[in-house]
Amino acid sequence: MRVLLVEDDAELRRRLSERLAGVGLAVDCAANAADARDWPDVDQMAAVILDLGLPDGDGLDLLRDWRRRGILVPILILTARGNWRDKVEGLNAGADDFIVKPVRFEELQARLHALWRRGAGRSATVLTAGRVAVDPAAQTATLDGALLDLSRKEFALLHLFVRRPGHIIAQDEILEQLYALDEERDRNAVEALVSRLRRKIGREAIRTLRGLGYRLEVTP
Amino acid sequence: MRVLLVEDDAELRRRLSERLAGVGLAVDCAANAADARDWPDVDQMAAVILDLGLPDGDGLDLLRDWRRRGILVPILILTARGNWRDKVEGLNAGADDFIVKPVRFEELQARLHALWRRGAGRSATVLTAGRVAVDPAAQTATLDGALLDLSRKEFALLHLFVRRPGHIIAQDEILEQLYALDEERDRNAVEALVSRLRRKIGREAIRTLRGLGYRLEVTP
DNA sequence: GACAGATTGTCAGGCTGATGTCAGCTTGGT
DNA sequence: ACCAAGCTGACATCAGCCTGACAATCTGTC
Repeated sequence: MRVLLVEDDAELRRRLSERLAGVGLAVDCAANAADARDWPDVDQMAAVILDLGLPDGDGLDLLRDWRRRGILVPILILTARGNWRDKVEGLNAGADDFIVKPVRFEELQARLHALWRRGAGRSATVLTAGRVAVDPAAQTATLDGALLDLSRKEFALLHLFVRRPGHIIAQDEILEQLYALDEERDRNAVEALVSRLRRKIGREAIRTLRGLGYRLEVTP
Repeated sequence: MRVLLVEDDAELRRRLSERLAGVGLAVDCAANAADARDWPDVDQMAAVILDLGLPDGDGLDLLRDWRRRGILVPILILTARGNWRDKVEGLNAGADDFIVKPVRFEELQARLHALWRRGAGRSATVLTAGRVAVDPAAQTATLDGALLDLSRKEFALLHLFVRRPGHIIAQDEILEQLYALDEERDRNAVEALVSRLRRKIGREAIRTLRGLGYRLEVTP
């Protein structure tokens, strides 16, 4: 689960990225529109959080540019309080949702989850697969209804699996989704993480497909 | 527990906000309808106290505007004595209760508590979770039935926990709920507060989830 | 208004759990 | 049998958290 945060205010950028990371997301940051414009793999992101009040080149231009290039990534815009015009133009330019500054993190998180639910065409807040259920909003997961005691990274990994139960997920994909660009990590980190998660949800729950990746088993 | 106070009279605003803060509420203040209209997260407030006698743009308009936008926050209006018309129109426009100036603080407090009891759809005045019980109206809390000796901030924190027992509450959320916007506080203040509360209700009652927040345990 | 006591933020230092890394082992495929 | 890929126990590191001590502030009382 990676998001790109485009925000010029260093302090806000720091705070938001820390909290987003805190709920298990991998966060890439861009400090201005120019940097963001040619960001690699924007369309691979789970979402983009875009501040419209950027100094250089309007955030709106960036937004329009992306959409013109066919980039369909969910975009959530930030606007200053009372900037109704920005909001309306932003939504017209192809933003998916907006949020008013000052940002309450819980609201941001809720709107991100709403975007993903919408995007994934799911209506349920709680994702389930086999014996496992994940509640992204409450940051909890259960096995056969019993609360699991997972660390942040373990939760993020399980969340990733549950979003595509039964699908093969490559190690490299896990690396990309769980770590930001500036964190260089070994594949072995993923193996260790999988190992720890297996210890908690059962060895058989996650099947290894040599050379391909992992798969969350849906049939107990 | 945050409230928004919309009041143009600086003296009354000061006095009320101080007393509200005095009973452990975080108070945000707006001096006129324009400021209040686009207040961020009005709907996250526990209540709004709205003076109908505002100079710019009528308070009634503000009220109607909010309700039209689907903002369901409990609103308590202040009116000058004898302004029956205001009262009636206010309640018709979607206010939840009114109070006549000059304001007796005890009455204000009582009406706020009544609003919350109603709003929460709870019939009980007392909220309980595990061995802990909190009575917001009486500003008291008990552990296994024995009265706890809590300071205001400790009480406010416990109240916050008890309203969502078993849920994870982030440090930042505690910061937002216990302190008004203009009070910059360190996360360590929260840690210290949690530490003090734990000393009184038991170390195990509040579980730490590293990187996520705290959780009030419901099972002893 | 001055004092005592309580409250609460701040600081510093210590503790702990989460997580990456390593090394040696196991497994599966050819 | 061999080798590459994956697994996992052990360990190190460090961010996040705890808490005692202190200081500043608030509260109530005389």
